[in-house]
Amino acid sequence: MEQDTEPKRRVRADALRNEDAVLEAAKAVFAEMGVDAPAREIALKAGVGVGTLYRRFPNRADLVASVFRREVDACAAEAAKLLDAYKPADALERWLHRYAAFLATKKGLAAALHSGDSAFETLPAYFRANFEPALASLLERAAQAGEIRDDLQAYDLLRAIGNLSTAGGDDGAAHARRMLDLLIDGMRRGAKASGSQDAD
Amino acid sequence: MEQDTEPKRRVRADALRNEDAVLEAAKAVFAEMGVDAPAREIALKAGVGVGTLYRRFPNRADLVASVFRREVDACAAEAAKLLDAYKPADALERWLHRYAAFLATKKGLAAALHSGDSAFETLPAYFRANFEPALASLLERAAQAGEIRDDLQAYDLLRAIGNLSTAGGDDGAAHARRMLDLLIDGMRRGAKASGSQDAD
DNA sequence: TGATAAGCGGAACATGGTTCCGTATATCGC
DNA sequence: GCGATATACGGAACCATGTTCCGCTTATCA
Repeated sequence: MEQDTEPKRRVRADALRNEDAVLEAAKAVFAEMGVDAPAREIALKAGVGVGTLYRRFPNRADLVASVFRREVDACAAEAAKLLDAYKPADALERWLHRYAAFLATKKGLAAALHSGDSAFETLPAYFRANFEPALASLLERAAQAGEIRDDLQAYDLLRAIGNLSTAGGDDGAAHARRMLDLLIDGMRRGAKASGSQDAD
Repeated sequence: MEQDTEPKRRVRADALRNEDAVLEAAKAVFAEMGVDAPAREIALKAGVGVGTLYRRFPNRADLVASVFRREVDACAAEAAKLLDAYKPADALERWLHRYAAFLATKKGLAAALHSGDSAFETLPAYFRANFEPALASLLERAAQAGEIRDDLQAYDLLRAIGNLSTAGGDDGAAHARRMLDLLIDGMRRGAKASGSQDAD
């Protein structure tokens, strides 16, 4: 029904460049300082003025949500690429680490999600809608190849890794990585190909 | 083991008065504007300077936690008073409304709890440690008197009312009150004294 | 290649947390 | 009661950060 009012001029090239630069900078800054990072910091890193930032993202929540969606897209898209480049179980392992890395950059987002800001409401659904099929395809291929057990649910795994990643502590990152490796080993041990040796 | 270093002078009377005034003002302002209310607002309402506020509560979280504990104490303490003044089921009903009123003043606190600030970590335990025994005593007395059913768990009720109270919407307060009344009626209908008529 | 709309940068403003310090006063020994 | 003095007070000032505004710059188009 709706028709774009045909614009006389196309969007300026620098505007496009800047939008991208802002998103990239925001991604980096959020990862480093959490989603409460100051807007000036992001503008500085992006090499633009704060005015430019605010013109495109009228408030913080818009920016946060955009960055989040962009990262979800990138991470989910990688599943297909990995499947092309590696044997299924290796692709799966690499992707899970990639996913864990994604989660590691989400400092403070969990709290923001509960802030009630309407810009965040659709994010959990977006998260699941993208990651669940991505992981499911990896699991399916690896299970078909007999490289991992075949009774794993994508959503369960996504949640489990999310939980592992939130366990803070001194060296949370290293801890989470060890636990993830354990999980992956467990997936492989249960594979049909390697028999049913499930002692200890 | 530790011994207070015996102070030469006692705490000044005005300091005591001001601490109380700040807590009272903070309670009112938090209820009205949420826990993110500006410190100046609180100082103004308390009739003190911000300096006074900050001397006693070095940061916001300290103040929020103190107000919260004070309100929990007051609400929990009321259970005993109500039991003295009313017949058990009425005391219970009044207290549940009192508890709902307490919850209604907690705008934004839920989010703050998840903020990771260490000053908040002990609050949930404090909440439960005070409210569960208070409500349990009310339930027990009313059940003994045969005025309500006897299969109610204090913690379940606390949670249920908490959930009812969070349901937002246009007139969240009125809605929550209606639901609470329904709940209370349900408790009474199940009483031994009134038979076992659990139709519709 | 000039006209012009689109876009830009960053100063300026608004808000709110926190600190600092000169002033006021409650307490205590006399 | 009466100073002396530690204690506490008030609020201006400072800093960080979100947000707006507008004069200047520049990509686009004819």
